[in-house]
Amino acid sequence: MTAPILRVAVPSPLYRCFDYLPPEQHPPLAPGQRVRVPFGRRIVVGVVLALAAGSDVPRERLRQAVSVLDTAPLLDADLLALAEWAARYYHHPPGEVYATLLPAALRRGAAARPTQLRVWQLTADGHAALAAGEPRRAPRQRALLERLGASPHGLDADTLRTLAGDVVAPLRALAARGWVATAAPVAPAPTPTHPGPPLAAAQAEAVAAITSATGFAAFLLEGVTGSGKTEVYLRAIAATLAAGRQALVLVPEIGLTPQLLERFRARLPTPLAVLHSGLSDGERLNAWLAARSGSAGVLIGTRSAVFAPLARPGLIVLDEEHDPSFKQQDGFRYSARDLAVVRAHAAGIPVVLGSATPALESLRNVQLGRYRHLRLDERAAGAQPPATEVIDLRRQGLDEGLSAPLLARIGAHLDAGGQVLLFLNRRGYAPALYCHACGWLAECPRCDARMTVHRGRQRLLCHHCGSERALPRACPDCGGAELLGLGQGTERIEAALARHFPGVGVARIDRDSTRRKGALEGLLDGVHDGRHRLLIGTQMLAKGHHFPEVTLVGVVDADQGLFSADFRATERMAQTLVQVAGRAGRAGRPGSVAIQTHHPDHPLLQRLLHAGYPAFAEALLAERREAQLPPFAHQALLRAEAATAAAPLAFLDAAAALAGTLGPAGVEVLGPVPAPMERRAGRHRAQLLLQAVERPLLQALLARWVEALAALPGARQVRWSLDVDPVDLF
DNA sequence: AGCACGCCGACT
DNA sequence: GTCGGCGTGCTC
Repeated sequence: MTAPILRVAVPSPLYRCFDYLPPEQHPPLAPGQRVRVPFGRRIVVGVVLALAAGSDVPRERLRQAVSVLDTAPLLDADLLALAEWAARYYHHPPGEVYATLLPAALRRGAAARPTQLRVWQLTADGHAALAAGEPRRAPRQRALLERLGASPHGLDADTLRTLAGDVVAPLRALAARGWVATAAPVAPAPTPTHPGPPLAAAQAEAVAAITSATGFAAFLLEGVTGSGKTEVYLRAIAATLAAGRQALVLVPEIGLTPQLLERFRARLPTPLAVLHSGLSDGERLNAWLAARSGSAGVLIGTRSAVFAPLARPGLIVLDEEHDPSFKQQDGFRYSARDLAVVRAHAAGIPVVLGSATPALESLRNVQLGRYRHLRLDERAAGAQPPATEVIDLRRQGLDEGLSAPLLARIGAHLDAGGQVLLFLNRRGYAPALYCHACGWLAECPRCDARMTVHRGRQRLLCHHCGSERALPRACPDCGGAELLGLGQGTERIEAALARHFPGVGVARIDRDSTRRKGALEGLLDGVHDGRHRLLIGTQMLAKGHHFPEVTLVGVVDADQGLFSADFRATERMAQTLVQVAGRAGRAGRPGSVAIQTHHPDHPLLQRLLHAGYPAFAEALLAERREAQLPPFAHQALLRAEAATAAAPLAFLDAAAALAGTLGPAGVEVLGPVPAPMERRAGRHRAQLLLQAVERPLLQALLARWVEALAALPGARQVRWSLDVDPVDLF
């Protein structure tokens, strides 16, 4: 009998697998084990997908695997099947799909064993030295001593590096004097679990529905902010744990806050494994292995955690299911929300998608009977829904974008002892700079975009490519000295608020003000202890954080999104408005919401404000049905970019022609067209949209299309990528 | 994607 | 005479 052939997923952008002979003296191999294999002139780490009796490649041309990295499969049959499904559905090279399943350490070939994490701590001598003000002549060592003195549990080298730059030499010096040493990190203390508040009727019903599901069931849990979705998750997870199973919890990146983890830790009698982008490779590996071994009963993570292994899967929860961050926006463009449902289906377990503002796709799945709709209509603990007021900006004098009525409301709420939160989804001081004398506009040299004024840093920044330059003092065209910022960003509103309400602490919360490690925590502390009573911020403010003392939420500009070319813009606007409004009045105090707009009569805005999100979503769904847009049609977007404007269009023209020859009736080919922002970061971009009412028709075309795309003339002159179910057409 | 091979321009 | 530019082809 001849030795079986290994079918291996190799990390490469090629749309196929590669066959290998097993190593000499091989122990029996199984799918899911990693092997080192020669690939071209390199040795790479691949995953065995199958054992085959034969190969299309003649046996003498097969190369032999160098070694086997795992004694048992690292990926179980369920995960292998999920990856295979994803590679086929998203038409992505299998090697890259399998690579995204593995933490970086395992991708590099490390052993599947927990890494011993180390943290640096002060020794007793170190504390003495710190108190004595030593060392006097080594400021970097002194700074490290102070840092570590303030962190009783110690800090790992990664964290120290982000706080203090290159720390290797000073740490070594301190260690040599016996002032610092490494130790095992202290695990978060197991908090006593307590039962949680009593459930409202709707919550109890939802919990009962989820926990009584046998086998696969998909639930859309819809409930406004404050209606207690998290409590439903916690009960369902507790029941899962009690049944000896694990739960996988997926949250948007911005929603994975220390407060959320604290709440889960306090309520669930199991170790919690956490996966997110801020972890070191070692921490990531350990969390992954804890989920795989089953030692952690709950794994909570962001998008990529949908691929994490589970020893005993029992439940998947995906919070804020409408959040676009569940769709990966580069490389392997999967939707964690859709894959969560696929995974739950294959595993025969329930999945709960939660949101105050469900995606139209999910509501459509409810209509089709695929998801069961669970509604939490009441706010918990008798909290009142906020009173909403629209401020008509037409014919109003505006001071830095703030109307007199809004300023009056802010003043009244501050006088009454409340806190006020203002939302503006634009960071920086002003989104454009122009010359009063000649009309010159500051444009990004690498993008088709205006540069944003950042007054604090005295720089112009491009928010699309990151390029920056000094803020000019005079117009580069005419020399005019009067350069004016056009429009408002959070920085500008912050300044205006400080001017109008002197003595009231203003906190600005956006990516700029929270870049430094610990800065966000500092600002939030200031909000909670009342030092800051006025908050101005972007999207960051709208999610995850609770501000119990906020009584007024102001939306500075509701008009972005009302007239966008993107058919999803109105859906997003509504979701953001509802989310922001939900920050008001959480702690038994009545909340108010004030929305500034130039279009108070816009029918969609009216519908959202008067009939609420469910009715609004119903109207949008009807529009989408009429226009044959998603979720009533299915799309795939082929993007291409290159240094020249012609190359992407030429490639996409060829791709469109190819689709025409392959395409069955029923798949529309739209384009190619230049991207709305044609040039970005110095690259010219264009795109081609395929759309079909019948998903299988689109899928069948994509399968044959993708295979031939790489061989198209011009394919090597561009960078191209395919996006199945794109959420961003731009 | 890597990585090599291969065939044409400005330099020790 | 070579170092090196990036076009083209291949990876079991």
